[in-house]
Amino acid sequence: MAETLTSEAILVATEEVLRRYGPAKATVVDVAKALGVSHGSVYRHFPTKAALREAVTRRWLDAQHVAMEPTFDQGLTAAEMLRAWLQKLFDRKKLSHVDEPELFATYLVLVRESRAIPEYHVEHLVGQLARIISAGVETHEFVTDDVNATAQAVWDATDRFHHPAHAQEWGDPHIQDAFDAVVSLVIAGLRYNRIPSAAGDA
Amino acid sequence: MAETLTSEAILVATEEVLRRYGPAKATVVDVAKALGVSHGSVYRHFPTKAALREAVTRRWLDAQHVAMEPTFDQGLTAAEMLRAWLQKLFDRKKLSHVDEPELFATYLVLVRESRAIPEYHVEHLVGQLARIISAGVETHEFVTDDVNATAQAVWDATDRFHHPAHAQEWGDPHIQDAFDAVVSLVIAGLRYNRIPSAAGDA
DNA sequence: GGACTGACAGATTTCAATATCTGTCAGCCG
DNA sequence: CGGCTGACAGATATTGAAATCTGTCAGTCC
Repeated sequence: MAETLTSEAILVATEEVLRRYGPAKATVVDVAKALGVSHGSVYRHFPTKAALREAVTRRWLDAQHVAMEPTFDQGLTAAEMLRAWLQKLFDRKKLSHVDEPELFATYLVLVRESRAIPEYHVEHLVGQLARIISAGVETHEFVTDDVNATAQAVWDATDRFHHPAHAQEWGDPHIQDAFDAVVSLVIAGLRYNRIPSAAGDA
Repeated sequence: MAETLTSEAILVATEEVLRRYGPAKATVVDVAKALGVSHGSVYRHFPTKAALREAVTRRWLDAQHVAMEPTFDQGLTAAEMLRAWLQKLFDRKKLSHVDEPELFATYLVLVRESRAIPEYHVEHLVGQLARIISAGVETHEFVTDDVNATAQAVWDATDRFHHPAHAQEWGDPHIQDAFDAVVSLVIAGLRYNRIPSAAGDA
């Protein structure tokens, strides 16, 4: 009302609407109503509803990325850092799933229909993984001939603990044991691992 | 018509109906129609539609279990056997997903709503994994202080390549590379792995 | 008598009419 | 002019009435 309408204000309002109604019920008209403008105005800033939803999710993911940024300053081994980072990711995902279920559901919708957003998210986090693994390679704690492929493999091997499709399993009382076992196995693998052509290692 | 109605005949007819219509459309009336009996007769053999669907799925899974039975006779290392077994599982799941999409979808429905059937399936296959790993431990190729927990960890780490929720990703052209990398990492981990209390290893 | 039927009640699904939403754009208003 | 409005067309979602389905059971038929 007072100020001119900014993209940022629309994003804030959209996030609020998504939080309240969820991805299935939230409409562009709701967002416009929350802002006290006509829905036509929203379309001056975002070409489609999908673009708006993507922008909100990207904002949300960016915050996750910042929070997950690994810290190399404490005197931890690479294995400790890796385990802590994976645990933090798991804890944050679990929390987000129960704490902001509608935003989480919004991301799940995007995972199912868009390709770009999940790729953006995964690439970023696999990049963080690669940095941790790279640090471990430098100290000779880990062995690999392809850090990026290995980081991707660690990501894939821990899919069950971060992929939103598995969120319902995160309430299982034994899930932490499963997590510990997989992470231990992965860390053991990193201590001596090569990415072979399929037959090379087995 | 000619013979008395058997549970087996109902299962065969139900599988056919499920194959044709899928889990969302298939009805008990359809099954009865296919058998030329009234739907009341079907209920003399199976108490509910869910029980019928479960019985069909269990039959189907049992066939998978038999097909996946590992063979220890050829002169393969445990790592080779493990990789081959995981590859076979992956290939069979992929094939089943495109070849019998409705039965696959039926199993997916069961995964989401029932608890018992997927547990039955997973426990059986993890048992097969445990036998392969156990063979590797005996030849000192693998190291672990808890074969069953490790087998479960291998199962969990390869979730992306057998959990039906990930089936849509199996068409990705790079999925085989991802599979190879995860399996290599896991096999490397098995060469020296312990299941610690969470802090013990990291 | 025991396998089977078919009518039935309540639950679920389907379908079509209605309402709402998305995205556009000519025109308004400051 | 430049951001905004609000009416509009086509697409999507909601609704409620009708149809179908699930599960039961008294009764039929061999």
